[in-house]
Amino acid sequence: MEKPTIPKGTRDFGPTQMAKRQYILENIKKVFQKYGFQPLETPAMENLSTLTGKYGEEGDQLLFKVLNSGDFLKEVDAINLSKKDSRLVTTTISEKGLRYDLTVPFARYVVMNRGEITFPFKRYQIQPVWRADRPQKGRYREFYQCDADVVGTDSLICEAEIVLMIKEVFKALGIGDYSIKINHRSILSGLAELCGAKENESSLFIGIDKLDKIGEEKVREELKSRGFEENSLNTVFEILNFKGTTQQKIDFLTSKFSTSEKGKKGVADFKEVLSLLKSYGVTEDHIEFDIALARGLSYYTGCIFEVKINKVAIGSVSGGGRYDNLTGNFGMPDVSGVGISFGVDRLYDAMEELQLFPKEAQISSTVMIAHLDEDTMRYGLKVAHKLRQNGIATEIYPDQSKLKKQLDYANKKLIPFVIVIGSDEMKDGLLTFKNMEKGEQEKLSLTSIISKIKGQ
RNA sequence: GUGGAUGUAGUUCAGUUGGUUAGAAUGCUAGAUUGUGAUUCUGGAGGUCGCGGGUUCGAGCCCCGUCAUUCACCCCA
Repeated sequence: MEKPTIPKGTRDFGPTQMAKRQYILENIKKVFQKYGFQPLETPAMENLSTLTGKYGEEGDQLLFKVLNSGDFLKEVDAINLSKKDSRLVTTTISEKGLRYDLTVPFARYVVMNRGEITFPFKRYQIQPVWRADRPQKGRYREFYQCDADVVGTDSLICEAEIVLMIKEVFKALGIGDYSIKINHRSILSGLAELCGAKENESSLFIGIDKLDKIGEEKVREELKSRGFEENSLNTVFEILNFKGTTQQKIDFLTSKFSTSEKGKKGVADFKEVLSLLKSYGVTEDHIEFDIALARGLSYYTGCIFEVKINKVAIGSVSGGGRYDNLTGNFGMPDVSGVGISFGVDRLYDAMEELQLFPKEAQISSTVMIAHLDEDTMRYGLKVAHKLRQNGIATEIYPDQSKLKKQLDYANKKLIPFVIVIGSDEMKDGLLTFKNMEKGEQEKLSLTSIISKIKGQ
């Protein structure tokens, strides 16, 4: 007999996990809606041509490709096939792939429906994405993203509202110790200009991104091996190592970027976002101007964000930024977009570790009805119906079993209240109402039980 | 794609230099208690030691292979 398994890096979500996941998703959804975002869903599969080339070379390798149906080898060039190099034949045998993120499918949707869409268009999307890398801690092959993006406006209000939404989501989830790291791609470009690495921006960014992980020494080594000069590296690290308040950082960069148009623009944008936040009447708590934040995805062009929960070793739980020309890939140039993505799975892991899930998020039914024989069970059905009519999540124990077993069941399902019905209760209509957490019970009429539960 | 670690009851793990019948905790189940769970006491079920081969009189333990899991690197939510 073969033991059943599921593919590497995928998971089942049982009832207890689902309760917690939905708690996270509901909260995020609520915030997105509050800021005027509308839902969108796109297919799990996209045409491979839609996906390839959007995530860099590495990204292409991480795409799950779907084999064509039918006799998929028929069309393959025999010579290419004999070379045993899969890259030569993939485009022939696979024309679909699983989505890698939600942003690219969104861009595709916008381009396809540009006639119908009213811009600026604000959409949120909560769906699984797939990546074919090796799973490890906080890293799965199938995971959910919760994206909110705005396309069709350059306004920095969008950036400011992203910060607001992050704050609201974390507040709703009870996560207090976190930082929203913000940087701007133009600031990084300015940095690249200063050290004469205009041509080699991306390797500089990738190196910088690793700074907090592997330290200055190793980043220097790596960049040197990629052809950077000692001198220019000194310039870079002089800036990256600057410590101070946000205002001090801004002043410092302003003086450094006196000759760099790009650098100036980045600093100006960032200043404007801060100023907008101030106008909302929101404090700068949790906001951290991090010059060393780079983020991998190559399509970002403006502000970039990343959110980390402190004291949990799990990488970033949220990230995003502005991309000026994503739809350009699909023949619709000059549309600016900006978005944020929450990683539910990582949020889940972090909240689990910090024990932040409230008990209420795990409750299934509010009341369970326990009974002692056929007659009381039938009486209980009526009670259950009444409770449900009053909007109270109710279940009745379906078998005739010992009271012990029934209570045991309620206890395991974390059902907070149990109504016990025996012959006495049936006679005088006063039901035994038991609070499972406190272990107390009292005899009450059904109407007072209902008002008591609703009063909670 | 590269490197390391680990595979023993449902779960988490012990298991001596290779030696007879592989243990514990927890969970499951029945009872102590014929109307009371989470605490207590007693009994019971539960294992092809991942799989295949090798060394040996003898392998859970040593060797080789394989599969799975996991951690790290690259990259990323």
